[in-house]
Amino acid sequence: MGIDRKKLIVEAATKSFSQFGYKATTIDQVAKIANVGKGTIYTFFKNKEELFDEIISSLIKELKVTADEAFLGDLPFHEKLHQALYQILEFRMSHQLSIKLFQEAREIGTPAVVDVINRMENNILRNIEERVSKAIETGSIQSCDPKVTAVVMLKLYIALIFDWEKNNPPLEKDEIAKLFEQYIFKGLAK
Amino acid sequence: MGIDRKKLIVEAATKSFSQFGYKATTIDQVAKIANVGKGTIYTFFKNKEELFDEIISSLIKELKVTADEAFLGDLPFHEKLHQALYQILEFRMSHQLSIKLFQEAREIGTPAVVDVINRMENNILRNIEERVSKAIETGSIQSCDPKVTAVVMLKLYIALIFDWEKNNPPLEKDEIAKLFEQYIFKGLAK
DNA sequence: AAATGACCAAATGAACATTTCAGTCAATTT
DNA sequence: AAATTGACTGAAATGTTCATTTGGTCATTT
Repeated sequence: MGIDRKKLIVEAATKSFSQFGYKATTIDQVAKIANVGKGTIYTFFKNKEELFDEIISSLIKELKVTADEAFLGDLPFHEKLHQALYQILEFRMSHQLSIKLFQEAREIGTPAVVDVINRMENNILRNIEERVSKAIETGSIQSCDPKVTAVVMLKLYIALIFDWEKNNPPLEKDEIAKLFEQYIFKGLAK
Repeated sequence: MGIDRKKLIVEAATKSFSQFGYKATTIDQVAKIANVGKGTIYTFFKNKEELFDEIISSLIKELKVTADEAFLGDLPFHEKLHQALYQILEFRMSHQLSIKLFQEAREIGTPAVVDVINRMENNILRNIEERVSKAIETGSIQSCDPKVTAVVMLKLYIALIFDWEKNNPPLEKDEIAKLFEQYIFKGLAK
């Protein structure tokens, strides 16, 4: 068999989206990087957005794998959850494509990119929600609404990492773990 | 004495900023509404931004009064805090000038408006931080970093009100109070 | 001394010209 | 005949020009 053109296209597009973002990536550009005629791209993908969506689906899968790894050991639930949330936000900060997309959503607001970021966030939330549900069932934590809890936990992490850093020196990973435990698990009440 | 022109100007500007936002408000417009010559405005304010800042200072004071009222009764600390945070976000959602400014910051990103919103948020944070500090001193809550705690609490409220509403039916005020207590004060640990 | 509005330079945006780009399809290659 | 290609197209983005608007000043009026 010949070369896998679809793979070449996806790789080229990933490279270009990572470097220039979604809007600034042209199909001609992708075709050139992939060493493929422009028309070939349209034999595999209906349009630019579908190509983008396929790449994002991979990204989401990768992200899920990363998060799931955090739940493998036999640490207490709150530590596993900390690990998972931290990895998710770490991913967002270190993965080139991720960085570029958040930047594009913030600075330009490209609709397709905003949509995709919401899709990612919803996936994360559903994942956390499921973990919380299981933890309630197994009695690891108190009963609570898993959906609300997932939103609260993710936003707490975003607050501790991104919002805090806007005006203050960043917190260390273990500081964040301690704060997470203190606020959400132990509580501030005496 | 004649009419208080400064007051007329401030009232006119407040009206116009509330209706059209900062950028879309012209000094000519303000002068006209205030029934005052344009030059008169510049005898009281160095420029458009200073006029804006003075109005925002009032807004911040008003907001502080609203928040402080929540701490008057003799409810438990977490209930007072809930009341204060809720009032602050309620204010943001019902006060016309506030609404318009958040909209302008989001949709246009006018620098002067973004600055002003940060100023408001910092004021809120400092206020909460102080209340938390006092609560620690008086032994109402466990020891914790008041600054981090203030950020966490405010962001938790924003999550429960604004972020939650993006994908779900809004939570009632007393539901929010219960969630706040459950997550931050009691904790999820068993 | 306080208030004013005509005036100016800079910013804005409407109108038009040009370029870019996503997507198509007839021709070419395998 | 199936897969691949790149020249082509209309629509949308971008660049350009220029008249209008606007923040701020200051000589004149009150």
